[in-house]
Amino acid sequence: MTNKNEILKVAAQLIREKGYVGLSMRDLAKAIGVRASSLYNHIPSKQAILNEIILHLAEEFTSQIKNVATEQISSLTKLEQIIEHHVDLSLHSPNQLALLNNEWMHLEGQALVNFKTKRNQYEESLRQIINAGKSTKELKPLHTELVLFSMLSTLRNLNLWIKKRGSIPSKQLKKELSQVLLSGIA
Amino acid sequence: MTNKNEILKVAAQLIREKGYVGLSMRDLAKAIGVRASSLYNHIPSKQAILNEIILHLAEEFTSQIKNVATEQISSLTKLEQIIEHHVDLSLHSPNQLALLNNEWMHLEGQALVNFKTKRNQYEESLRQIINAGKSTKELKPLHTELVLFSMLSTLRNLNLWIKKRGSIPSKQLKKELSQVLLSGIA
DNA sequence: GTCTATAAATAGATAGAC
DNA sequence: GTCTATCTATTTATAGAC
Repeated sequence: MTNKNEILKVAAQLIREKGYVGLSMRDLAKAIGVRASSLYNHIPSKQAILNEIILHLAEEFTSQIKNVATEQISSLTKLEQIIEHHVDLSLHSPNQLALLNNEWMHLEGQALVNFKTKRNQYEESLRQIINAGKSTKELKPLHTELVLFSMLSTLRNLNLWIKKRGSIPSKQLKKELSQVLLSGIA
Repeated sequence: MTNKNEILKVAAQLIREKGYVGLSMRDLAKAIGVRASSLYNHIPSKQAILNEIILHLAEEFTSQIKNVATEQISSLTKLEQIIEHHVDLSLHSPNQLALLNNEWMHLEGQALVNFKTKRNQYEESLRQIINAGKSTKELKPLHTELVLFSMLSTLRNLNLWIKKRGSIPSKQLKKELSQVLLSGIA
């Protein structure tokens, strides 16, 4: 008795390992314990699997940052909350995050457009928070695009590393990661 | 008159766009202007393309960091030189870097082993530099693995961003990126 | 060095029995 | 809801003519 959620979960893990194009419906079916044709009783196509996983997670990110953006807190506190959200999602959905980062180019049609829209919205929200922080002197007068790129690079790669972090508890990780990203290492 | 270097160059760009599995030999041949079968006069297999591109670049990184590691300079200066090398390679070989980052899992056999060995060597060299910097108080007493991860995340993603950096000249980029990674943004 | 033709394997997806 | 069987298209790679 397969169900859609199980398919999406197993697919996320296997696509992370083999890539979207590299994973065949036969391999996916075998990992679940059915024949490939049975999968089509639960999902309409291979594309739909990628769409659901990526767009669901993209929505999760954009809705969170829009909430943070409207709060009446300092820019630094906003950045800390964004960092914490990335840590939480990286711990909870590492496979799905890997697809969001590395497989989005295999989306097609409206799904690809929707993904790009959400990604742009997320980056624009973060950009505005960084600029606000520069205005209030909470942040140094560095190029906004460089700060945005550097922060997002680390946050988007958390899913690759977070399981190898050893004994650091998640609460301390959030604190120390904020320190690294905001105050530097030197 | 196709040659091997042209194949590798065009392949790097197309694999970056479509992924290794997603790029067919027919698509690659069409982009070059020949039939797929003609490619096999210059390269033995599709796998060999990926092997050459990735292992060449991996060797470039490990040999540089080993040189830096043996120099009689401060840990901070070593880190700055590593950052500069990443900027140079990201400007010169962005497509090849994208494969190193995102397509290495499609390597097979000895090529995969060699890649992982070089990657481990690179990370171990950087880890030792970070630990030395902590010993001399040049770096804050943060978890080494977190510092290593954060630095590498940004450096390994430079190729994605560096063409969108706008008007920042490469010399200033190196300086400001070092400041972001070492001294932080707040 | 490039071509046409083709081999052999595998892909996503559907039809219809149970 | 899962199965077997199959369709159609595409894949990497090779053989042999020019």
